[in-house]
Amino acid sequence: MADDKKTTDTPVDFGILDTLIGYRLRRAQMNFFTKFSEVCSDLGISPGLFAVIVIVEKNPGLTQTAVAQALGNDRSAMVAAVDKLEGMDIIERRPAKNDRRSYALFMTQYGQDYFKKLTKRVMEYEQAMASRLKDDDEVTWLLEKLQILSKD
Amino acid sequence: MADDKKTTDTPVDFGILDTLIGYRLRRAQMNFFTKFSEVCSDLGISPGLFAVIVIVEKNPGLTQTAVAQALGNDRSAMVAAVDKLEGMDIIERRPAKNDRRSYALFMTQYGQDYFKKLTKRVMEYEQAMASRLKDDDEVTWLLEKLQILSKD
DNA sequence: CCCTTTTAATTAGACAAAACAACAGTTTAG
DNA sequence: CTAAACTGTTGTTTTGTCTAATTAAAAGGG
Repeated sequence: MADDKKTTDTPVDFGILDTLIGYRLRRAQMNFFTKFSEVCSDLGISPGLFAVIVIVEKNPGLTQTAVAQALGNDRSAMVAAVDKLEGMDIIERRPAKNDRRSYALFMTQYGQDYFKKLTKRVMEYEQAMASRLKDDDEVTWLLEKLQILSKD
Repeated sequence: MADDKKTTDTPVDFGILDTLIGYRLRRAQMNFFTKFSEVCSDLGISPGLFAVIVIVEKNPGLTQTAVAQALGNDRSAMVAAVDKLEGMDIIERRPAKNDRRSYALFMTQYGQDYFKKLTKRVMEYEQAMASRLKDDDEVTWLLEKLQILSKD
């Protein structure tokens, strides 16, 4: 009887929690965050920074607030992010040509290689998680539903 | 004049980001968090606190670390949470009968009513989000997939 | 029964992420 | 030209998470 203490000692009733999309979303995202950190900790990249890199790589010359708007976070938060990425020589700020207030963001040459290596890691980890679902149809279905739930 | 260029000025290519479960999960969860805050801001309850309340209500007499373990967060984080909920007279600490180190958590009478009102709000908001999906089958499917992705 | 090891709750600390207001320089609109 | 709006920035605050250390108490072995 004193055999099972902590391992099987979880007859906890989650009640309404297991039927709430918000809660299940939170748990899943927590898991993804920790796994992402494990995969990319040595590269010093967080999920948020990775998103910035992808946007800049796909949309060269974008301004800081444009990136912030695309990613749905405050423009003040972009300062530290771009500072760090510029310090890592991944992206660079160039003065915008027709607006002296803003910078245009571009990938450096080193950033291109870095992006390739980073993407490779992220895709491997993404595949590992996606393989938990039955097939690609389920993955695209899930992505579609998540997008619907992301809208304001 | 409400939307001049910001709305139309978003031909941003999200590239690989839109195919990543982790990113879509993050965006969806961000949306749920802000909506939850809007709904429950006046009640002073965050998603994390709500989860604690549900667990305690469904499992009276549970210890703090048991709740923490169930919700997947650290024991030390429970102190402030229980302090706040006890200060709001929602739950209360009672000395555990066979272990003088730990407390057993219970709902107060006021907490019961509070829980009902809170659950009503959360369920309304949950229904509003769930109604974006086709039917209940899609909701349960989504919940199932999210649970799979939450496992370690 | 003593002694060592665990465990529960707590505190304090560092830490990152996010929200928000304010501000200077700049652009734009009336 | 003047007022309003915008960009990047700084500072502040909040929030959440993690770590280590502390105190009290339980558990187990000899």
